[in-house]
Amino acid sequence: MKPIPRRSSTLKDVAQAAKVSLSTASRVLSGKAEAYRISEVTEKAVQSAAKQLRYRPSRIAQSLRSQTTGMIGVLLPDIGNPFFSAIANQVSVLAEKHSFSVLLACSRESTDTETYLVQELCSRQVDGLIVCPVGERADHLVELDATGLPMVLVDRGFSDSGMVTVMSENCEGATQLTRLVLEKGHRKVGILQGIPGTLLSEERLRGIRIALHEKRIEFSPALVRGNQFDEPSGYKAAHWLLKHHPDITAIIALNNLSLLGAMRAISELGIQVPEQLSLATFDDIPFADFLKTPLTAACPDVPGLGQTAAKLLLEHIKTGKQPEQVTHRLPVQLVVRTSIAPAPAL
Amino acid sequence: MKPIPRRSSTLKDVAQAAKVSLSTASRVLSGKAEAYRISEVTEKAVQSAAKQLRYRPSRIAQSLRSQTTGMIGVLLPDIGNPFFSAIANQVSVLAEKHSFSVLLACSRESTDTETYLVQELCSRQVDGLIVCPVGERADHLVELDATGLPMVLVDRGFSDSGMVTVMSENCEGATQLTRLVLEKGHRKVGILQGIPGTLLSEERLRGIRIALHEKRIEFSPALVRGNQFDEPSGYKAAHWLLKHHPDITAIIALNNLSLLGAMRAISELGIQVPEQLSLATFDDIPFADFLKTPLTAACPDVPGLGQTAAKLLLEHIKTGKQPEQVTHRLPVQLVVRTSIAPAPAL
DNA sequence: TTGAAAGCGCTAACAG
DNA sequence: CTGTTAGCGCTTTCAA
Repeated sequence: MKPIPRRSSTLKDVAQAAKVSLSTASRVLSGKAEAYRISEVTEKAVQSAAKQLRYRPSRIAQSLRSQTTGMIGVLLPDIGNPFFSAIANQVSVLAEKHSFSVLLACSRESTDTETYLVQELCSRQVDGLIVCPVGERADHLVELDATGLPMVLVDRGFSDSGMVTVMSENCEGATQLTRLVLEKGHRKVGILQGIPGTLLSEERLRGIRIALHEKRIEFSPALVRGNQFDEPSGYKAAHWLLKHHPDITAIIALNNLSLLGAMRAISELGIQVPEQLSLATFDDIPFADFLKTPLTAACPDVPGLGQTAAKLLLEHIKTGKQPEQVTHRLPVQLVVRTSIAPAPAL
Repeated sequence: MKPIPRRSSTLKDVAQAAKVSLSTASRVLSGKAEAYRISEVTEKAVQSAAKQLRYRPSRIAQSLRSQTTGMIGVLLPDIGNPFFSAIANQVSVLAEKHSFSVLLACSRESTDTETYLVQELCSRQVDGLIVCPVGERADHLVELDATGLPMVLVDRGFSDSGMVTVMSENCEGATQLTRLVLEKGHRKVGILQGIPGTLLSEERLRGIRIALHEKRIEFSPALVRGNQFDEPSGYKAAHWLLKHHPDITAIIALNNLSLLGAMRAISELGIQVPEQLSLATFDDIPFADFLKTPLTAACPDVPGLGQTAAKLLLEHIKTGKQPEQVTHRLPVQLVVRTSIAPAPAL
């Protein structure tokens, strides 16, 4: 039994085995036998030689030749976060369905890493790019977009960048979520945000302001804490809020990881939810229904975000035309559970 | 303002701009100026031309030339599952650190898809492969392994396949977890498994048997239900168990999705955990501490699995030598919470 | 109906 | 110190 050769056979091998020229072999194996009216015998010969030799075309060579790789780049801040992995999942499945492969990269919420990885993906010549930008800087993406490379931003974006973007209806979602809180009589509510100044944060904050305004409650920037889309940020922010503003009766978290951090802080402080403190949040989590206090949440349509982004990108790649509509908004679903209780009398 | 050209400039462009030959440009830009003792002026000229033209080498061309792509394939059953996305995350971060990119693929728990995607990844010439096999068939992987392509299996594996595998100490973990249950007096416990016959399932089942044996309790195959690593499987299995064996006082879930399904079923039936039914499970979940009934669980070292797999693979790729140790076992951490209560008297 | 040859962008062996 | 050239595996004119 001879060892299976490491390198797969090439078109040349097949051509030789079938005693035809490279071009003929190529034509047969790329399904153009018909078009070139290749005789049935030669076709068969090539086919069987290919099977015999377990020939697989080298997509590298094909890519070099065709200047298209059949790969799309997916650049996300944190694949460990179920929110993003759900997006990656959708994109991956849809991509596969259209015979594209996914080149995955993780910016770890760092703009520098993001900038670097975008370069990397480009030099690998992805046919298109889906990115959820960290959010502090847009120039490297805008510039790339200007080159005409199909690209779509997902979940986070930039205002007036002109780039195709798929986002949730953050403002509306925040307004509705906040209304739920205010209707229960809460007047002083702490807010846990991610990276300040990002469009995502700004939109959600704006939504909150709208709801506050409806109730003639003044918006207090001092009650907005947090500087990252991660757990430590939420943890510290919650601790700070509960220490310096012990009279807040509710907390709204603007993302799932901030919430997780907050819950740790709250639990450490022995505060009861929702009796002593009401909680409302963005993003859903798998076991939400089974929490001690099931969370009332504004849930982005995560599969929708991934699918829409993938669909728009693949469309752009295939047609060569950027989608007409630049900003796509997906509704946020309000899931009412029990983490918001009437504000306790102080 | 002229439009930014779509296609990035090539080495040829740079060489022409710098008025040097292709090879000189190549040497400078691949950091071999020193080795070739290239004069400082030419070096500078090339550098500046490259910067001017925003030259990025085409990794496609480099790949074709060098027969190595700097990509590793990561083939997972379900990226949406936090367990796998955590693995993908670790691999991605470690890969990036070693200047490798990750080509991600999702088999969706289908052996056929898996087989197809393995081919796909190979024709893209990944330098190595990390796969968590669906588990029903090994031949396509064994065969590939035999070609010498660096490959490591993670979390799930095959017995005696000879392939490098990184797994949890499933048997020990299961034994310990089961002991916890039995010590509380439970005698009839239902088991929720994933795909039957897979090494992962078998090992965990074996661990359970060991613990049962210690207590002289007979193992009853009728109490083992479930046929997939997904939520519906757990849901149906739990329903079936609770209907046909209403006298079970505890359930052990062999994976996180089965557990989630079971919890839905249990909740629908209005059964109280842990008063009426104790629950123990494999895999941890992010909000585990905040569940109504925090779950006692045997937790695989997920980051460890990802990192070890990546480390072994990169090692193999760089040295060209398969790691000496074939099977790597990572300890499972028992996290005791409150979901196991004394068995109720019947 | 088939073949020869050019070339995608890059590197390295060889030659000065 | 620098340039010429061949070739990685493939597709596609162009020519027969």
